[in-house]
Amino acid sequence: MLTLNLIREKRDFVIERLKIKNFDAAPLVDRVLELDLRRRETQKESDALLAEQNKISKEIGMLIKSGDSAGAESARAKTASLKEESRRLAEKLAALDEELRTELVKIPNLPHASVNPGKGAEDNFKVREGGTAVELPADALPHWELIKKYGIIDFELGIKLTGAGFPVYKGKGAKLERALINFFLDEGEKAGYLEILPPIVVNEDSGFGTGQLPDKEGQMYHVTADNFYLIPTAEVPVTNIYRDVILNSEDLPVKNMGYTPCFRREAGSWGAHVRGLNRLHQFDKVEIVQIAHPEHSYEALEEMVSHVEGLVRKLDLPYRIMRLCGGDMSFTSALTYDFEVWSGAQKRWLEVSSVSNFESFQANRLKCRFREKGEKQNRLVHTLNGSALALPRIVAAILENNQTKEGIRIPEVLVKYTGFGIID
RNA sequence: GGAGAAAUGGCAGAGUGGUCGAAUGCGGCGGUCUUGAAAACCGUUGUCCCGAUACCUCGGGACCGGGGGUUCGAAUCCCUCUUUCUCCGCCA
Repeated sequence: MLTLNLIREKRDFVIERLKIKNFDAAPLVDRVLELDLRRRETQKESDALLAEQNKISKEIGMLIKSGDSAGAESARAKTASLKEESRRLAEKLAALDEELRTELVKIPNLPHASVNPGKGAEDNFKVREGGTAVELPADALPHWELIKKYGIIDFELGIKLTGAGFPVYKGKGAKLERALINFFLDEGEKAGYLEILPPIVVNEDSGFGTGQLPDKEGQMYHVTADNFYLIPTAEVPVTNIYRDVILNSEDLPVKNMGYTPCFRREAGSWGAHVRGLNRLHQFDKVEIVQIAHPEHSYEALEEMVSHVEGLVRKLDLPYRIMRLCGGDMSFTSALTYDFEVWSGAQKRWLEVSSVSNFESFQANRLKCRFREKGEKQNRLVHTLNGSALALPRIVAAILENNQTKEGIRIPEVLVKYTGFGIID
């Protein structure tokens, strides 16, 4: 959510910047400004009326104390019409407030100055690439065949237990999953992130805090009996820790990470290109989150990008880093880098991480602020997060790229976690 | 799941209808004293919204777990939800 101040002071700038995201903000922005104006006028009226009532009430108190019951009675009579009017104004104010907020949350975050215009994935800017190209024989198998061949991940069993998109990991498949999680967490700890093991169901407030609600409701599994939501990412609980929190500037940056299973309904987004592990309803992910000082958030973003780059390098996967264009960016992001790894048998790039700076957009919703030493005014923090990493596509790439006649070779760094060097 | 008690500022803890945004203590910040520090003493100390502004502040409004109600007036009374504690039941 953008701050009202920004929209008030820089209307044209906001509209101009959002064109980069292919978003025509003018009607919404003007609607917001109009509602804001009406809201402030209404509050002014309402406050004046309340002030008068407060004054009379105090007078009544004093009249009663001095024994002037007739005076008190006549003062009391004056309040009836005031009360009626201020009740009406309070309702109007609440309605305007709600409408204003409803419109305000529809405006996307402004893209950072470095973001290129563009329509979609084809316009993303390749920042750099790395790793060594894989050369597989012509009869190399895609991962959905490999997992059957070695009996390590069972989709049919998942369908029996739950439904499509809920695979069952078995034996070395389960161990590989666990190894990756531990590897990612250990690397994160070395980079200074505090491990958080949060609840994986959250309440409505948390859903609102990080922006999944009210719009992306259909993407989350909803536990209706208790009105909880299964988290689509650890970002939700880990970031909501700081909802309604005022930090001290010397506590910044806060660096947290969390491993959680993630649940996504992915309604209507299935097809041939999302076979096997490419898209799931439940998957594992380690997420890194930073709460940063506004003046240092882009340094934090670079730091996070190089952390994620270190992970794919250590796993020896060919990768590229893309800076998303305006049209491919999420609603909430100011700048996003996507990591893609090369999947040798599918012969395509798979997105495995998305690292973003949300600047104060998320913080404004969360009401997460910080206090600068010696300053009176609290300011909004900047929030950032990134996958480090999402497991299924990493598993897919490892299985495909490392297949040999003898079996699937486990990357060197993982062997101490798996306890075996080959899946055969 | 059943019965009872409770929820107040960063923390502890007063306050049961009227100058209460809230005593007091601790903590924090500033100062005096000191070579420095501690102690002592003095001062200060929440958040949000609206308005004014000579940018130092000033005025108004809201907030005592959340929501609703009674009243001229609510931290205080009533309803409701949530959470915590104690006892019972159940349980990994």
